[in-house]
This record gives sequence, structure tokens and C-alpha cells, in this order.
Amino acid sequence: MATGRTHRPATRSRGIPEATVARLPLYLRALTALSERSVPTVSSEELAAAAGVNSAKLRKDFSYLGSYGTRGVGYDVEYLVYQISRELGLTQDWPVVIVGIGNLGAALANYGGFASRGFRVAALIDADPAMAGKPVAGLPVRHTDELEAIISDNGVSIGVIATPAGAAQQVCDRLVNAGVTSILNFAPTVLTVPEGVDVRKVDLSIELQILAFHEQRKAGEDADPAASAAAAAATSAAAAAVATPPPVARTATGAGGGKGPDGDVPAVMPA
Amino acid sequence: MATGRTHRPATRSRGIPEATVARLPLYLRALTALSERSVPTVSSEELAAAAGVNSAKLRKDFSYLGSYGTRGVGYDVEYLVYQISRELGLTQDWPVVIVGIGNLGAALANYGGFASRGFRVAALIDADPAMAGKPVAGLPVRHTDELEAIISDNGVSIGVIATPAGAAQQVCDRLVNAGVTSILNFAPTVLTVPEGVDVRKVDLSIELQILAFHEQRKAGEDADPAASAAAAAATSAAAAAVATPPPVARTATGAGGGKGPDGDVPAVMPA
DNA sequence: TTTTGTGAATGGCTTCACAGCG
DNA sequence: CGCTGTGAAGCCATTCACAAAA
Repeated sequence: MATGRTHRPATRSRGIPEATVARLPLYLRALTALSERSVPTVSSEELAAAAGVNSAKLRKDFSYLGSYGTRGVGYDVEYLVYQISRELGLTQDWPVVIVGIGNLGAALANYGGFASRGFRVAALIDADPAMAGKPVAGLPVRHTDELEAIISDNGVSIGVIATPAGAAQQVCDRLVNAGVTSILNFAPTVLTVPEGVDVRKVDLSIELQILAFHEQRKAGEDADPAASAAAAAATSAAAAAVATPPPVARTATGAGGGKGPDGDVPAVMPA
Repeated sequence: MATGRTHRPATRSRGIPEATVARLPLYLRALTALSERSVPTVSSEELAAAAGVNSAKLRKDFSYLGSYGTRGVGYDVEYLVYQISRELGLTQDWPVVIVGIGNLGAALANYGGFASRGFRVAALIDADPAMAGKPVAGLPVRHTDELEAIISDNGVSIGVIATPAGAAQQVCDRLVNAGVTSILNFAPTVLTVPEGVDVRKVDLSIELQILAFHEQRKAGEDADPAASAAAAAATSAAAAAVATPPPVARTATGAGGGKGPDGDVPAVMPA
């Protein structure tokens, strides 16, 4: 909370909503695709469809960045790509380190989506001495002992943790101490970090559980309200209709229970 | 978006908020840990800390499930584990298939967090004929031709897509046609599905971009009262304390721009 | 007394709907 | 006219704060 302060009277109203920030990468991806097809301009309607959101939301999102469109025409693709990239900080190079080179860590190291977005894997780090020196995705795995040196030598500020849950907090502490201020955590644990450090988590198991919840509800809804229903029936005898949010059919970009398009919660994923 | 028609006001009760559903797996994980340590009861305060949320939110969340606590005491760990598991539909077995056995698909196949949560990998499917029969994580890779048969033979309703972006929609269509109604998509593409099918996405590249946005902002602001230390320390001046990490900040479970606790957006991740 | 469960207050995000500009 | 940009309204979700229960 303390940080609620949004400073910056500068140009326009700085202070882009988190929800908007989270969608910018989506727009960027759609725009990049259009750009590669040499499409010069897009309307909010078209771009929204390509990104899987609704056009009003998209326009509102862009309005936080500035007035980059042309009424009666739409948005210039190239220009928007540039503006969003700049806003996201992708016009600069972000060296990242991946700690924990197991199956997942190796998969991440091989992932090609980094470079194309301004991220560069500066080093792969693992605690297993046997891994040291072994090449993964073209890079030699470095031992954990070198962690601090690697961070400072490369000016790394973003770290990816793909270790087992048990090692995550310790690795996190070392990364933070060495200067990392943003962490992407794949280990199924809650990380404790000092103020000023951002943590985002990705947990596959959680995503599957959320899907299971909705899946279960679908099954019981058709005609046989068995399983679920029973439970807290105590509340209101009424509710004949199981309030199941009917999934809005549409270009689903990450629909949860059929309502929110994607404002969700991340998932966890261990190494 | 056809019609602005609102759905059901839901008499009340049975509709658990999406945001709450998304946090149940988090509570479950924390509770499971307590259970393994044979802790009999927990207060909302303790459990909240372990799950990385605040206690008021946790109590409100549980209130949607029913009154499972005891005033003046707290919650019975075992009982809550059961109730949440049941609510999430984890008391039953969920066969899942993973399509696209590249680096990521293989990592997912090897992920141990499935079985422990009620998910069972029924099959691994890949389009590459050379992969057919090759064992991955103890299972022989099956060719895409068998997709439909595998789905119906095993009664699979949840599918995981870890293919390259270009193949995702096609795979998705086949899965849906064969009967899958929940999809976890790792390919960096917006999937279009019929009404009634849920899609959740995980995209690593997007998560990194969101981190970059905040990282960039930190660097630009120094007068920040809160961010203090951590700030632009990354490159040089940083590493004041190289010794041991004594960070005693808030338990960050996925802080956004230093305000929002965790309500975020998933990330994308290609194969 | 302790801690839950929950109305009420608050704040943020989404959607609407239309004014405004090209 | 067409389409953007945006005030205003509507919805959720989070947080507060306290009565109720053990």
C-alpha cells in the first residue's frame, strides 16, 4: 500500500492501470503479427478481435498511453508497435538469468520468445555441480556459487526461478541481495521479498485446478446437480438454478468462468 | 459482443467469485503443507500469511464456501483441505492429454505436481512421426492421428496445448471436437473456442514484459519514498550487503506495481 | 477473550454510449 | 459518416470494522 503514490504530472496522466499493463503485451503480439503482414492500419474493432478483448476496453487502454489513433481511420500499426514497446520498456535490452536448469529451466532456456522481445538470457545457473559446464540451449550452465558475480557482471535485474520449491526462497534471497529487483517464480511457493522487488508467479498446477473447478461444474449442471450443489445448500433453499456463469463464447483469450476475460491469477509450476 | 444482456443476477449463494476460485488452489497448497506437518488448526491470520494474501480476503473467500471455521479458534486443517478439494473437484480423477512434446511439453509431462492434485496424464501427443513411440516421462508419445481416439477412449475433458503457435488453433479445434471442454494453452496465440469451452493461457513472455514495465519505471524514479534501496541498484552501486539476506518485507505473492497484491494476468509461453 | 463471518464502505476495472474530430 | 477518445454508469473485488459465537 504505501506505494500507492503515482507520481508524474509530466506529459499525461502517468499511472497506467495494472490491468491495462497486463494487456499491452497482448496488443503488442497482435500488432507484431499485423506488422509482419505489412498491414498499415487497424481499427480498434479489428485489433481487439485479434487480441481477444473487446474494443471498448482496448480503446480505453490506449487512452492511458495517449491519443495514438486517428478518428475515422484507426491506428497506425508501426507507430503503435513502437509506442507500446517503449511503454513496456522493450526498446532496451533486459539480461535475465534462469536459476534451476531442470526440465522446465531447460525448456525456458530454449524458448525463442525471449530474444524477440528484448530479453536476453545472460546465464543459466544450477546448484548441481554435475551440470556445471554442460551446454544447454547453447549456454554453459554455471554453478550457483557464481550467482552473485554473474548478476553484477551482467547488470541483471530480472531473474527467473525454476528450482524445486524447497530451494526457491533461498535462491530468491541471493538474487535480491545481488541486485535483482524483478522475479518470475515458477516454484510452487510464496516468496518473501523486500519492498521494491516485484514477483510474478506462474503455476501450472493452479491453472489446472481452476479448470477442474469449472469442468466439474459443467458436468453437474446439465441435468444432474450432484456433486457440488449439495454442500452449502444451507444458505438459501431457493437457488434452484445453479448459478453457473455461462462462458461467453468468443475468442477466448483466457476466460475463467466465462466472465472475466483474463484478469486472473497466475499459476504455479515447479521444476 | 452480442447484446449487453446481463446474465443471471444469481439468486445468491452458489456463485463463487472467479477471484475466489483462483485463490482456492493457493489456500489448498498452504493447507497441505500444514497438514503434512500435522498442524491441527490454523487461524485466518496464519493461513493467510502462508498463502500470501491478507486475512480479511481469506475469510471472505471461505465465507462463500460455507462456515467451516470455529470462532475463537480457527479452521480445522484436515477438514478445510477436504472441503476445498471437493469444491475444486479434485476428489475425482482428471485425465489430461498434453499435445506438443517439445521442450515444454516434455517438462510438463515430467512435472510431478499433477498426480498429487488429482490430475493424471493420460497421453502425450505429438505431430512428429519420429517422436511416435518414444518414451517421455514413462509414457510413449502417440501420434496426432490418434488424438480423437485417445480423447474418447480415456474420457479426457482437459487438454494442454504446448505446440508452436501456428499449430495451436488446429489442435484446439480437434480437441474440442473430440470432446475436450477445458484447455490450458501455452502457445502464444488467442484461441477461438465454442461456447461452453474454457480456455486459460500461460505465457512466459507476457509475464516478463510486465516485469520489464515495472522494472523500467523503478529505474526512472528515484525520489520514490518506498522503493528505496532496491531501485536502480542493479548495475553497479548495488550490492551494498553481499552477506546474508535479512529481508523482512511483506510476503509478496505476486506484487504488481507495488500496490496490487496479486490480482494479475497469466503469462504466455510457447513450446 | 479470541477469532470468525459479514454488512457496509471503498476503490478499480469494464462497459456503455455518445461527443468530437478527421 | 466512421471511428476514436472518454465521461458516466455499472460491476466486482478488496478492505474495513464490528457483532456474534465459542
